[in-house]
Amino acid sequence: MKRPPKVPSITVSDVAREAKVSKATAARVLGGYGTVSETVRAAVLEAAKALDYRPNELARSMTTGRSGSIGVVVGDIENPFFSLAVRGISDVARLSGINVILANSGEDVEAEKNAIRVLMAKQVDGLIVTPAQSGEIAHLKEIACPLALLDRALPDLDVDTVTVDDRDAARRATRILTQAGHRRIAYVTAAVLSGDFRGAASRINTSTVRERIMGFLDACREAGVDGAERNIHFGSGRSPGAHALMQDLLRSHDRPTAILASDSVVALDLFKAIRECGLSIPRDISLITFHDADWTSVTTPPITVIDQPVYALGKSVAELLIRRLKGDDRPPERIVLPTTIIERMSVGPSPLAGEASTLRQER
Amino acid sequence: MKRPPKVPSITVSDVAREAKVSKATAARVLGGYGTVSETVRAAVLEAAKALDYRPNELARSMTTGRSGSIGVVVGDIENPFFSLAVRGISDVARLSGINVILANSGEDVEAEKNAIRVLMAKQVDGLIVTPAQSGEIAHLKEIACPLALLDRALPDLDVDTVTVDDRDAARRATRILTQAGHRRIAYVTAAVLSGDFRGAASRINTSTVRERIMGFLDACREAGVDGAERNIHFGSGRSPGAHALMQDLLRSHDRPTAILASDSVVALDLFKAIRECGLSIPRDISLITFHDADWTSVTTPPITVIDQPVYALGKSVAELLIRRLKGDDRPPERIVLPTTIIERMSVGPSPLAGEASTLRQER
DNA sequence: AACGCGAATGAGACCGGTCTCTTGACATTT
DNA sequence: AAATGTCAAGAGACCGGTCTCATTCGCGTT
Repeated sequence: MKRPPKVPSITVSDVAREAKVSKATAARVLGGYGTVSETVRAAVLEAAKALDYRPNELARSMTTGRSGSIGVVVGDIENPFFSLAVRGISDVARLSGINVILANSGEDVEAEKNAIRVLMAKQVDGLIVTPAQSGEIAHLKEIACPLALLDRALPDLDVDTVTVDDRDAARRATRILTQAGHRRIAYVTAAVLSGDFRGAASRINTSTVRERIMGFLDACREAGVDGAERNIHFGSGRSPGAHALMQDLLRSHDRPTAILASDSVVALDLFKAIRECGLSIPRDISLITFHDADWTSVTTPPITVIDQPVYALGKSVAELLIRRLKGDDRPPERIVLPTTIIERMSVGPSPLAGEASTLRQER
Repeated sequence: MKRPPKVPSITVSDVAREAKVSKATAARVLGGYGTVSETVRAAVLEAAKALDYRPNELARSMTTGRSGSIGVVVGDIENPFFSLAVRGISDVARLSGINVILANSGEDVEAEKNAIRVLMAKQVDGLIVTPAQSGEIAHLKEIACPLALLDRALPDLDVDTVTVDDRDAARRATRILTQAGHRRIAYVTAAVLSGDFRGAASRINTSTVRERIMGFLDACREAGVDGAERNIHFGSGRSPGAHALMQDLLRSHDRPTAILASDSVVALDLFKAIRECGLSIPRDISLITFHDADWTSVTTPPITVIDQPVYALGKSVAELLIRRLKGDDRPPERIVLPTTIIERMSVGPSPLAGEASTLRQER
C-alpha cells in the first residue's frame, strides 16, 4: 500500500476559525443539532461555503455509533432475481437516507461469513442476508446489529424475515403438471446438496430449496406419482458441467415429460438444452419455472411461470429492517408474500398420457 | 431517530488490559503493524479471542484516511447490463479486499450528484461512475478522490475510462441492415433528449448515446439513406407511455422496416410491441439490439445482437481504479473494448426491397 | 435590586483506532 | 568495559466529528 498523501481536508475547526466561533458552535451548525442564534448560523454557513467544507461521515459515525448504511449480502447480483430485489431494497433505503453496501456471497458460506464480518467491522447499522445454508448459521446468530432475512427463512433464527410461499407455489405448479397427465416430472435446481438426498427433505440446507421440494413432493404424492424423489436434480447452476448434465437428463430413455425449474437462470439453460436435444415444448416436454423473468414471455412458446413479487420482497425486508433501526422492538415478523402462477403456453398434456396409468399399475 | 443503545463494544484498550500490555502494543498485534515479540503477540491474540474482539473499521479508517471501499454509481442496477458490470466490479474489488458501496442514479443527474456527495462523505477511496449527462459534469470535476468512468466517456474529464467502441458497433450493425436493403431504419433509445434533436448529434448529453447515433448516421449516409435523423426515437425507457409510442411507430404508414435498439430492455419492449402489432421478425421488420442479453438467443427468431463485453467492462474499470488507489500515477487511460456482432435470425431483406431504390431516386 | 431561568456559546473529553516518540533491555562492536 | 545499535514496549497525541458541562448573557419576576 502507500502512505496516505495527506489530503488536508477542511474540518469543523477550520470553519470555526474562519467564522470566529468555537469549534463546538460550528459543529452545532454543521451537524444540525443544539441551539444557535441566527446570526452565528449564517456566519458559520458562509464560512463553510467559502472553505468548501465537506463533512466527514466517518468521524460522525464514530461518535454517534450509527453509520447510516446497511449491508446486503445476496447470492448473486447477476441473477435478475437478486438484482430486482436489491433495487427494491435500495429504493427504500434511499428514502430513509440510508446507503447500501453490497456483497456477493456466490452462495458460498465462507464468503458469506467473510462478507458479514467485513460489513460488521464497517459498523453497518443493519444487515439483510440471503443465507446460503440453513445448516450453518452460527455466524448469523453472532450478528450484533439488526438482521433481516431475504427470501430464505431460518427456523432457528428468530428475526424479521420476508419470503414467498415457496411450498405452496411449488405444489400448485406441480399440480398443473400432474393434472396435465404428467407422471415423470423433474425438479431442477441450481442448489447443491451436501451429502445424499434420501428423501430426507429436512436435511436440505436452504429453506427456499427445501420448501419448494416439499411442495413438489406434496403434489406428486397427491397425484400418486411414485419415486418423485429420484427426479430431483441438484447442482444445475453456473458450473461448467451443468449444461451437459441437463442434456444427459433430456436424452435418457426415461426422460421427464415435464420439468419444474427453481429459477429463471436454470430455466433458460434448460430451455436451450431442450431445443438442442431437438425436443419441443410443450409437445415433448412441459416446463414451468420460478420467477417471471423478462424473457419467459417472449419465447416460443412463452413459459408458464410462478410469479414472485421480487421487488416487493426487497422493499418489505428493507422496510422491516429500517423500522427496527428506528427503534421498533416488536417481536420479529415473518412475512410470507403470495405468488401467482402465470399460465402461458409451455404446459401440454403428457406425451405418455396413455402409458402413464399402466406404468403406475405396474409397480 | 434514537439514542444509540450504547452497545459497549470491545476495544483495543480492553484487549490490552486483559492481556496486561499497553494499548499501543495490543494495537500493534491487532492492527498487524510494527514489531511485537511472539510471546506478547500470542497473549494479545488470546485475550482478543477471549473477549471476542472485533475491530472497528471506521475508527481505523479515520486515522489512516483510507476506508477500503469504493463507490459505484450506475444508472439502474435492475438493467442486466449494469448488474453484470457491477458483478465484474465487485469480483475484482473483493480480490483486493475492497468493498463496494452501490448507488442508483436512475439516470438522473440530481440523484447522481447526491449519491456522489454521500459517497464522498463516507470517505470512499475511489469512485466508479456512469455519468447520466455529459453536459453536467461540474460535480464530477470536484471529486477529490480517484474517479473512473464506466461505459460513458467524457471528453472534458481526463480520467480513467472504459467504454466500448459504440460508434463503430452501431455503424457495423446498421450496415448489416442497409446491406439487407433496408432504407427505413429506426434507432430507438431509452435516453431522453433535452431540447430538440436537429441533426446536432454533438448536443446529445450521453456519450454512449451520441456515439451510437453517430455510427448509425454514418452507416445511413454511406448507404445513401436520407432523413435518417428523423428516425431516431428517444425516451423509450421504462416510462409509462413508452410502449404505446412504440406501437404508434410500428403502426404508422411509413413504419421502419428495420430497427436498431440501444439496449436489451428497449429491445425486449420492442419485440413485444412488434408481436402485438401482428408483425413478424424478420419478414416485416428486422431487429438488432445492443447487449447480448440472455433472452435474445431464445426468442423465435433469435435476435442479432451487438455483443458488448459487459463483465470485462466492469472488471477493467475496477482494475484501473484500484491500480490508481495503490498509487499508480500514470496519465489517465481510456480503454475502448471491442464489440462483436452475433448474427442470429432477426435480420431479413427489406420487404420494400423493390420500392427502395425507387424511393431513393425520387428524392 | 436581587433572583431565577433559558438560550447561546465555549472548553474539552470522548469515540476507537493509528502512529510518533521515547525509554529500557539486551546484543554487538571495538 | 564502554559505546553503539536494535528491538520490544509504553505514553500519549491525533483523526474529525459529537456531546456534556460550565459559563455568560439578557430578560421577566417579585
